[in-house]
Amino acid sequence: MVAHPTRDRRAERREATRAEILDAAWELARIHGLAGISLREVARRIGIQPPTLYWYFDSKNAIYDAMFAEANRQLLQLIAEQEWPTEPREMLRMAARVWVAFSTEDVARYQLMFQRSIPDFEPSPEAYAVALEILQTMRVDFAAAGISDPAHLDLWTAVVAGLAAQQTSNQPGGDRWLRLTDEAADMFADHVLGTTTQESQR
Amino acid sequence: MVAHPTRDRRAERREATRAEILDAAWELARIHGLAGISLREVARRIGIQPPTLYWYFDSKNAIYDAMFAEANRQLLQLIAEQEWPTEPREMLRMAARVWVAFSTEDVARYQLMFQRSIPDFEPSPEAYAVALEILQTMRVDFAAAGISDPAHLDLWTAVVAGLAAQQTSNQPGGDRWLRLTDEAADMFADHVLGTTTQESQR
DNA sequence: GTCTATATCCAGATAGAC
DNA sequence: GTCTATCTGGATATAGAC
Repeated sequence: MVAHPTRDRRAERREATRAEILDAAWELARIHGLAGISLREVARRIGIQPPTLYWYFDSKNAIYDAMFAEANRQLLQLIAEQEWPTEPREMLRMAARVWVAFSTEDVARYQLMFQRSIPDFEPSPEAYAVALEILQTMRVDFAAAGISDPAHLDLWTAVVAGLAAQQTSNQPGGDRWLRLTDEAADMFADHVLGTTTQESQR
Repeated sequence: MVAHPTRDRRAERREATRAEILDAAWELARIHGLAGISLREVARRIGIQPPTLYWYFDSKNAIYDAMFAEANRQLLQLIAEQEWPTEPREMLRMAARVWVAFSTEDVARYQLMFQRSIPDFEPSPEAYAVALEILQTMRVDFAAAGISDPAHLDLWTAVVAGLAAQQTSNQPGGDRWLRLTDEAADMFADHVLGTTTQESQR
């Protein structure tokens, strides 16, 4: 029989190194673009030899996959920790602000999550499950605000995706589209809720 | 003295080969992604040896630059050949349809024009001039429709860019966002023109 | 104009010793 | 777990003959 301590120090150490690898990969993605991550340079940055990476990840795509899952978990948590207004228009404003801010604050992360930037990369089912959970959360929140038409949800994602896309590709680091977030949310609210919604709630 | 015929057959031949090179590059971009263009394979496809490409283009980025200019010229021409309605709401609907259709019909072209997908590529001033001409055309048309606030133009580009972005990255080849184009244009029209515009025009 | 030969450099991944 | 050594294949670009 082997001992079974409650804390597996070896597994903890392994997870810590995996996290180091991912951090280095994110850093390189921010510098050289998502496709510009080189395993040699990842290894160099954390002080190991390139082949050693393969003890922690099966392939380069496995690293992208872990990054994809991590990014989605970050967004899921960000959504969870907000205090969501119940008033529909306020909720939409906040949703737009949260999403656009998250998207623009790290272009590489945005590209990995929302653009299909790496040709041969497809997220694994486990990683994609987190993304689906985010969508599901959104569906519930929007239904509570009286928005349940799937086409309206698609229109919403287009509006916020457009703000983020324009901001990141035309003026990364600026706020030219960022500052239109509230106006865009209002425009959408007027369209799907009708302009009389606020009065009719009295 | 040398003869100066009105047709320079040598220059024509050269232009034809340049066009062949660009066509092959576009084809590869559609298959392997924009970054996946390999000069070896471009050469192989048109039946020359890789170094020969350098007689036609100075570098790989020069090829991207020519592609960028070509793509923008295509959009400029597409805009020019439409019969634009003078009624603002109809004009917006058509503008959205033209732009979104153009963006989604070739993902590689879309990435080259509107996403900064190739890290080290910056369009040359000459190539970028065509892109600016498109923007200028749009500004004039929108002003004629009574839309001159720069923030409203930015909001517009975000809306149409969002539709294209969602369509190309989530469902390339489909029409889930494509079919929301008219509704999105109307939503924008309601917002910037006011709902009374149609009546007040009588 | 097009070629061959080559320079230079980089990539991801594997084998197997320790 | 980490290493060295290596495989295999790719890339863009240049030199210089013809």
